[in-house]
Amino acid sequence: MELSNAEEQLMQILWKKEKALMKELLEAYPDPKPATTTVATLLKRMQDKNFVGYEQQGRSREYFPKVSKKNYFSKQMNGMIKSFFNNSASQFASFFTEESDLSEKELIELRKLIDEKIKKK
Amino acid sequence: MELSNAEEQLMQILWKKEKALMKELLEAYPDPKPATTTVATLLKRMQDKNFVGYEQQGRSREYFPKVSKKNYFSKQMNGMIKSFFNNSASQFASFFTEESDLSEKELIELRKLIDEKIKKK
DNA sequence: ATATTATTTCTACATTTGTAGAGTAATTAA
DNA sequence: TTAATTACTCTACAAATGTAGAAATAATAT
Repeated sequence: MELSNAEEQLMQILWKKEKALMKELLEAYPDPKPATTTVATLLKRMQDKNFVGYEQQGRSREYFPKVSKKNYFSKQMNGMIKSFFNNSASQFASFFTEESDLSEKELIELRKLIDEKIKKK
Repeated sequence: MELSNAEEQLMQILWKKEKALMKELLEAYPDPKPATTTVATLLKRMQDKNFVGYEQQGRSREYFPKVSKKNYFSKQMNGMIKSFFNNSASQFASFFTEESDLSEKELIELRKLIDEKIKKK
């Protein structure tokens, strides 16, 4: 089961805060903020999809992500690499290197990382 | 306006074939193939969204993509980099380098590309 | 000429998504 | 203790999505 757009947006907030009460979630939304019930609905659906959990804190709940951002992101990326690059990560990497306009500094930084990676092998 | 999943799948077929008649689109689907009318509906919606065009060929139409795969993919990537990496392409690149398990050979290949990119600057 | 086949349009319908009001329960402020 | 506030559940509803039947049309095979 996947997250919808609105759900993913809320998830981003949750990932950033790590855990949060309804009140805090609402505050974190950019204007125009959604109605409380809208967020409540999203939270419930996300719980059904098993992306969110909570811990009762007195009268209200402290919500938290049950799926890490990193993990979620990786799955997304794999999906895209699969459909757009025939499942070839290196083909994707080439494309990205060509198309993204990284600055010289960033490129050098990146090369360093790759060098280290290579050394480890 | 975005493409839905089913639409995107069809788009992938169209990108691969560059242009195609209904018959060919259907053939290109993996089993279980959808009904002809299902594809027709998707095509119509995609035309409304301006992602697909066609040229009348006798009794039927030759459909073609009006948005390049490359362009579409870039937009997707930018969206993800924006929401997951605070709009920093280089941060994304680092993450990707770490997490993807490229082989040594692929890494070396990639480094070469980056070197060339740097040289150009 | 007629039955068959392919393509398209129209219509339909269940599910998912985005959004939120009404109502309820619990808590706090006056 | 009563009114206001907060968090939550239930219900609702429009729009988007996934899927496809029925009907119209045109081309083709017999």
